[in-house]
Amino acid sequence: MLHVDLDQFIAAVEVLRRPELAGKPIIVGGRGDPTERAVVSTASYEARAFGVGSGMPLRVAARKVPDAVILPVDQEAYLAASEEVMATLRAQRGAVVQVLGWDEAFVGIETEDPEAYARQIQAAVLERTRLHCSVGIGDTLVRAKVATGFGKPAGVFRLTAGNWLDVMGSRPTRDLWGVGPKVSGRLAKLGISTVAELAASNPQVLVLEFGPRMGPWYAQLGRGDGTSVADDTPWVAHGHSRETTFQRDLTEPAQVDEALRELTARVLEDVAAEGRPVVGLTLKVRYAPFVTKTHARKIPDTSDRDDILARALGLAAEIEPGRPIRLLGLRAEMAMPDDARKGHTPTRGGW
DNA sequence: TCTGGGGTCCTAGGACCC
DNA sequence: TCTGGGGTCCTAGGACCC
Repeated sequence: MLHVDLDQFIAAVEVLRRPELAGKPIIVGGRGDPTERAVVSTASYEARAFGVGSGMPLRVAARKVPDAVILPVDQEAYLAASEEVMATLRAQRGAVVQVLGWDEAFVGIETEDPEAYARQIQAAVLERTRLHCSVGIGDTLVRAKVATGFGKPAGVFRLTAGNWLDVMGSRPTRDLWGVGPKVSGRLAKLGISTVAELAASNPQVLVLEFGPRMGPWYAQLGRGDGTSVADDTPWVAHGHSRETTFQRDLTEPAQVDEALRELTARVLEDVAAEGRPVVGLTLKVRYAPFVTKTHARKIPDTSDRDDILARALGLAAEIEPGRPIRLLGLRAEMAMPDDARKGHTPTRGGW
């Protein structure tokens, strides 16, 4: 099992079309204007050296790196580059490619010499796309994914049941894929701080804390165990959503309605491309500065745009009056085809 | 310093049914 | 007067990932 991850993907794509940027601190985010409300999508390694990372407010990032080149997000360019990369992976003999995002994928492969295969993939990707990638090798998806981090940049690293605890055992649980700040905090309260402690923990205790699915899942994560099969079943979206953050908070209901009409139109474009009816709507409202509320409604299957818009506006009637609104989001849940997989391993936005 | 935009899945609690 | 036990569906909220 291999996991392939492009190095500083977005920044690297920008350098490809502007070679003079090579070696400079590059920050990509929002519309490229550090005075606007936006966050960093990716920073080049040179910018990361100043402490800039994904998710950081653009304003803050710009202040940390006075000489930074700040660029707007260009999704089409990244998507095109991504498709080239994935096509290269799929062209490898015997490869089962499971895409995880723009810049990473699992590659299932039977081979006697995974290191050589990994180097071969790196060379193929570089030749076709001029992009560098790191490769993790593992006997499970989790171990391969975690291994990639040790290979960066442009390297190869291998994690198996044999060396998992040697390499990961003393590290904080936060370093695991799927353990964030909240869960690592709750684990710490149970006396579980390291990966080794999680691997050796009592499953019953975890079930009590995290529930019947997540409890066992975290215990397994600590051991690096899990499936070792890449799944290249074409991905079927459960829904589509659009969000927009206002540069100035909205206060008037008429402004909210107008914004919601726009959002609905954009969401429905994506939904129409899928050709499946809408079965639910969720309206997300962030009140300034940082309180998020959602209003969800199951609806009778429909593809009628006017009907959907009317229902979206109906949800907006639940917005608390008189509070400044910073963000609005609308998600349309779509009917799933009968053969779409469901109830698989919890991964939260991953595979 | 002040927090994007696109997703996925899990859990809790209430309503309702038999 | 005291009130089971199991199941499903729905909404809201949380957590995480890229």
